[in-house]
Amino acid sequence: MGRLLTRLEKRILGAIREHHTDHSEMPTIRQIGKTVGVKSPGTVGRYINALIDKGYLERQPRIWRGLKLIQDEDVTSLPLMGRIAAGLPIEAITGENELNPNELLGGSNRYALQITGNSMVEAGIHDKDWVIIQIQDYADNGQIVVALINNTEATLKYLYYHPNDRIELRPANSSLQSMIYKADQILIQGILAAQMRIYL
Amino acid sequence: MGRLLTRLEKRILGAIREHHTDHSEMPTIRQIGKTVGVKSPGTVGRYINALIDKGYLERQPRIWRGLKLIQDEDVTSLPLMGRIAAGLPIEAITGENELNPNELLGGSNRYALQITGNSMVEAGIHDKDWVIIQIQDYADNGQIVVALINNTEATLKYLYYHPNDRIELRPANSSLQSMIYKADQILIQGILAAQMRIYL
DNA sequence: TTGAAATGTACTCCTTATGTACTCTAGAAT
DNA sequence: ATTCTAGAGTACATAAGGAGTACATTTCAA
Repeated sequence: MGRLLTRLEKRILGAIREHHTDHSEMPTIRQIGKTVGVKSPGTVGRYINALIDKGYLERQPRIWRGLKLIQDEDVTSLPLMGRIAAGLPIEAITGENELNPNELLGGSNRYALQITGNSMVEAGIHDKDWVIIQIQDYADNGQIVVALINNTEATLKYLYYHPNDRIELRPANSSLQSMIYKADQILIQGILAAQMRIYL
Repeated sequence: MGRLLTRLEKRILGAIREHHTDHSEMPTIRQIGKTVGVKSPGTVGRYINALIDKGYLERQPRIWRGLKLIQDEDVTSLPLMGRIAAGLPIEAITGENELNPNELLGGSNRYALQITGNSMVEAGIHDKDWVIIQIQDYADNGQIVVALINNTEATLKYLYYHPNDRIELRPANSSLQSMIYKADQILIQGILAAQMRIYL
């Protein structure tokens, strides 16, 4: 599984999957050929065999529409279904149809932290949430940063620049207050790149 | 790895990476040559060999577009630094020291949805957030579910069971109201497994 | 039940694109 | 002087994409 596919193999596998989801039945060899633009059923058959060899399909011999899709256990990407809203049907997302958490969350200069406390709850960052921090020593006004205060305490807060080298670290919790520091008390360690919460 | 590269080697490696991210397939030798301005496929091949020797690439012999990029960093997991709190130092997490988004987010019966609207904002699920849904047709009282209403509308809400086959779909937004349905109007499509938000 | 159409599958033949090894040249650096 | 880097060009085996034909079976409607 996971072996390299040629262009046509990819297109044929895609056509099979699409036909399956659209019509809830497998396509015939000649239907596949038509959608990918290959006239010869023998040629399509050859590619089917290749896909079977590579572990993406199974065959039920001699049964019409007898192909079987093998579940792709590639956990690195999730099927992308669409958008969901309050009281509205799911809207299909045009274009991409896969979401790869690694591409979104990963990166070279990043690390993960777990949040404790509720100081950023009004920004949707709750106790026990995970945040992905991008390491950098500067930030724009209003960004959420990991700031080291007086070289001792680290905290996740909104950062605002004020006149006279003052820096405000503002929580997102109306029961807590902003703290104002002199610029040389604050060291920016990174900025918030992503947040995630696990329910299950 | 990390050995010195000549200028052309860098440009070729860059061209390969760019082509891969842009087209989600590897380039051919001659395509690489074209983008970096080298006409001879043999020359490009020589540089490919150098990059393979230096550990930046792998080859699948004779396969078209068969180059493989070697990741010098494992994107699949993030370093895990510790816990961060309001006004407290980062606390080291004992035991684990890596976070793998795939293990947490992925799974066989899951898919991703993007949220539009603010009906779940008080549960920390904001407009444009991504949610990972685990496909199942049942849920416990109080879980957040994707529910299909009257076979037409899909929505993400808290689910509560009430007497007499009544089901409540409760938003997490105090300016919106719960809706009560008969059990046969509601089809549970999945339950919330995770949530993520991308800032950068 | 039966017969025509549709289908899976194996086979041959073909063209083009591609990877890869080889040789040759030339300027720059050591 | 020698090596390194940057390039051109050629040659060739083969991978990839494709057409077409043939035929036993499977479907399905009459």
